[in-house]
Amino acid sequence: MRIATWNVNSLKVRLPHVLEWLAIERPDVLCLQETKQEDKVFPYAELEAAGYHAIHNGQKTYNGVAILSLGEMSDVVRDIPDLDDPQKRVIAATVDGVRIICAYIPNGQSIDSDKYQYKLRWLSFLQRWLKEELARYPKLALLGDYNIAPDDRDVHDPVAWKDQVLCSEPEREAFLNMVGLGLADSFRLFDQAERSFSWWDYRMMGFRRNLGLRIDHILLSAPLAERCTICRIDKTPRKLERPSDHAPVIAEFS
DNA sequence: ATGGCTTGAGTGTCAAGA
Repeated sequence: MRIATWNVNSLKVRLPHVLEWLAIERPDVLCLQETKQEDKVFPYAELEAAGYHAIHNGQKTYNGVAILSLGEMSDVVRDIPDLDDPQKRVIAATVDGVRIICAYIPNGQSIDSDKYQYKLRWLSFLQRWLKEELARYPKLALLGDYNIAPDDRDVHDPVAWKDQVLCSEPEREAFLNMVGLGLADSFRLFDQAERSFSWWDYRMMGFRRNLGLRIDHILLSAPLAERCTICRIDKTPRKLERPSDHAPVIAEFS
């Protein structure tokens, strides 16, 4: 099974890239973040024509998450239960016996911002819910834009980013807490090129200069991690005209 | 230098992203 995650930064703008990428890669599951649209305008028909089932948890302008899959989805959950949050950041479903959770974790803006406090609180609710989901679904994958660079290896300039949002200790601790539930960072199960990133700033020629961060992740529960054969970042779509600032991340397990 | 792009909203120019 091949599963992937991609922050598309507006599905309206990026639908051609997504359809092209699906045609080439044919992943069993693709999780999308930042669709930035309401459910009523979500492109169900175009995705169905491409062979994909789709579920969406959207809102106007901001956020919005979706799961696309070749197989049927069941037990769909939208939003983190018990967290009163108008922002559409989570959708989950079961595909071929694997629990897929698609998350767009808050950015946090800066560590002295209210949004940073919201991010940490949001992460604590995610942690609690993940524990329950893992008990119910031993084969579980959490895919998405975490807005956390877990390690200095995941940062183009660790000195400049030290203690900044996306790299701060509380955020990295939240990431490690998820690992502590028995989830593995699939990317780090394998040897990877140095300076591997999943996001590059649109400004300052960030992509061409590889000034990036690795903030999009696929965490796998033990039964899936044991059978994981590859995890890679596909930089190809980042080179297209009008790209998303994020690249897709793909993991495969037997 | 708190900028630099990109998107959505909406027709001014700002909020938000990371």
